[in-house]
Amino acid sequence: MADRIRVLVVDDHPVVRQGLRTFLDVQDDLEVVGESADGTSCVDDAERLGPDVILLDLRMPGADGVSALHGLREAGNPAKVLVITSFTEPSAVLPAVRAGASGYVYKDIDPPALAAAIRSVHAGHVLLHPDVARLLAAGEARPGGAELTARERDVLLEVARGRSNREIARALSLSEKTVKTHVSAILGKLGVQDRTQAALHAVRSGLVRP
Amino acid sequence: MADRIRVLVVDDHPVVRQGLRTFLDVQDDLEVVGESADGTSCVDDAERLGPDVILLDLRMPGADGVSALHGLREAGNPAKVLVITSFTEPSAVLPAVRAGASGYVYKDIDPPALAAAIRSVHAGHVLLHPDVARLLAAGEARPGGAELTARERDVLLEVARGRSNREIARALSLSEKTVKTHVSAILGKLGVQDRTQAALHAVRSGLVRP
DNA sequence: ACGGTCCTCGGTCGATGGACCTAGGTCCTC
DNA sequence: GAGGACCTAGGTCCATCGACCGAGGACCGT
Repeated sequence: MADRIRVLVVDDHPVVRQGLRTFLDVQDDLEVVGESADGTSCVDDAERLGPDVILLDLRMPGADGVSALHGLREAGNPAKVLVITSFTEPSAVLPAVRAGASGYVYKDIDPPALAAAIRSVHAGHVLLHPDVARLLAAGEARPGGAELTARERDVLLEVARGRSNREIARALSLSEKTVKTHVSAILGKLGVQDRTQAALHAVRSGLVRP
Repeated sequence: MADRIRVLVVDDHPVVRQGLRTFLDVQDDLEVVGESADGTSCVDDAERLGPDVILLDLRMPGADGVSALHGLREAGNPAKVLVITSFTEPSAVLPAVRAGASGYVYKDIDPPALAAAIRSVHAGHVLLHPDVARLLAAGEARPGGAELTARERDVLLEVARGRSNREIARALSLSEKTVKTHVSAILGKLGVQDRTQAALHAVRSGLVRP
């Protein structure tokens, strides 16, 4: 039929792309029109192929999922984006939703549910995994939640690489004092006790690639 | 044909299982005889289906990949095991190889290479991704490398959950001094500078699930 | 011009972490 | 029974971390 839902699959693993394609191709009303392996090519492919729905993995080398979302938005692409990932942290969900994601599901979803999710998103709904919705609600409940500034993200990234404050200071050309200030702010915003927890949080949330 | 290589796919993600199955089914000499979602059912399925080669993801909920390897060995299962994972740490490779894995490849492998890897493993060869081989060689070069004791693994697991020495001491019913001794030993064996790096190492190596 | 946020840096101070050394007890192996 | 791991625990010592305080300058929108 002519009005099948056109889907673009974006994931850095060929295996996962093939799996998703196979799942979706057996659905009569879905059509996988392309695959992208990273965030940057995703934006180009979306422009070229004009998909209705983009299945987007958040964690990818090069440009990550959130960057891809921003890129799509800036390009004015009307495609709905359904984030499919294995990370559960609200700090990963919030930026994605804010960046314009229309849905957020986990990778352990079963095929029929995934197909249903794509249809829902295509219909204009915002679809969240129940756990994600709960996390989101919890995040909204505590105002000013996990919203890190750009500089704090820089520092957290270094923390999540196992760097000491001194090393971070050198790497970012800062005073060690400034680094400590940022780290303290990060700990407060993330609601964790120390840098180790912050680093783990960053990894869980997909901010850094393990 | 009757003598196709029988493959069992073990991964906790349906999407990945489907992707692998699709990749392999198009190969004339390969036959996917089953799928398992976790380590325990993997051992049962291997017993029941009698595969020639088992494609095993190291990181899974419940019983992880290494446990599954031990289980297969104890059950006397003759199947070759090809580990396919996204982790790159030598501390993840070494236990897997020691536990009887015949191969170790990354998930970003392309389909033909994966098929070739399965054939090699089935033929009795040990197949390692070049990077893995290098890591393995480097690990062997420094004797007594990253071989943690059982207790140290317990402690590292807690470290990788973001616990402080005091919390770990309470959790494991130990003195804080003892915990510090273990932590120091862990840092030395892993070749890292502090607990944050150790925690990240644990996550990368798949010892804990993010 | 004003308030707000962010980035920068400073000081102090207590808590924590980790290095290094020693040592008793257990269990296993030779 | 003599090693040799491993687990446990203590001591000392110093570096690092993180909390809490303040403060100046840049940039923003109103």
